[in-house]
Amino acid sequence: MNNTLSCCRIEIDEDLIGSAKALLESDDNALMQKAKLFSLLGNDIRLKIVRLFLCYEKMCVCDLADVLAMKQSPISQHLRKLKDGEVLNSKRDGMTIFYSLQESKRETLSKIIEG
Amino acid sequence: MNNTLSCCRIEIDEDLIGSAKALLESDDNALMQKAKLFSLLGNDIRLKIVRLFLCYEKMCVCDLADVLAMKQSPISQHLRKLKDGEVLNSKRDGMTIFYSLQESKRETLSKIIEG
DNA sequence: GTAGTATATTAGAATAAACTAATATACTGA
DNA sequence: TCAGTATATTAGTTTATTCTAATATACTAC
Repeated sequence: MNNTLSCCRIEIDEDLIGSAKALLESDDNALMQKAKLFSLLGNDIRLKIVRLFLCYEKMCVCDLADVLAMKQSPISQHLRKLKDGEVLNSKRDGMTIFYSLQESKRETLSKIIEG
Repeated sequence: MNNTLSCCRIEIDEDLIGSAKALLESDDNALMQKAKLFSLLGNDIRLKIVRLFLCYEKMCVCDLADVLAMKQSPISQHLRKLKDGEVLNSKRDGMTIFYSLQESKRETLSKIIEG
């Protein structure tokens, strides 16, 4: 008489439910981090940006605006998200701010995007 | 006097702009498909669901509702998206509808999620 | 200092996503 | 056929995302 279950199926595999819950809890943090990364890469523009950084060492907002044929503001906003998500780094060089991949993420990103 | 550029930087690497555009166009379809997949996996619940199917061959909506402690309706809606995105398959067995991974996607998904 | 340039940030509008609650569909078994 | 069960779908609300347009910041060069 387990009234926490969603349906009345006879052959409830309660072990399944239990072990599945355990599986998810065992690496919940890692999984949530991955979801965050996927949601960053789940946007066309951001995925293109990251794809570019796998090939080009550094680009500025202007470069990306030109390549993607978009205005500076939305590009800047996407770059901010990618920086917050620890995908990109930025470094000022005079008046230009160059973005680049966080090297520690290159392998993962390459495997995910190109692999 | 290229007035299509976003800024007046002197050392414009127009080759960069051109080759970067070409790079993105060369596999635009593939990239957009990946973005679609990432946006599916970018949701916590859906990522958990897919993670589960990497371990468990088949589960029904009820199983998932129990494991994830959610109502049947939102689970059903997520499953629909995963099916539309060709991540999952469904197969009716009597009154129960079992979902499972699309086997052709297993390797990719495993690499992306677990690897 | 001032003017000009590159970039970031903000507020606001439009759109999309994810849930709830209710209802519809499709099967089972008497 | 009818009652019951599992699942899907729909409409509606809330929240999040993405853009636009305007403005702010930070640097350069005079």
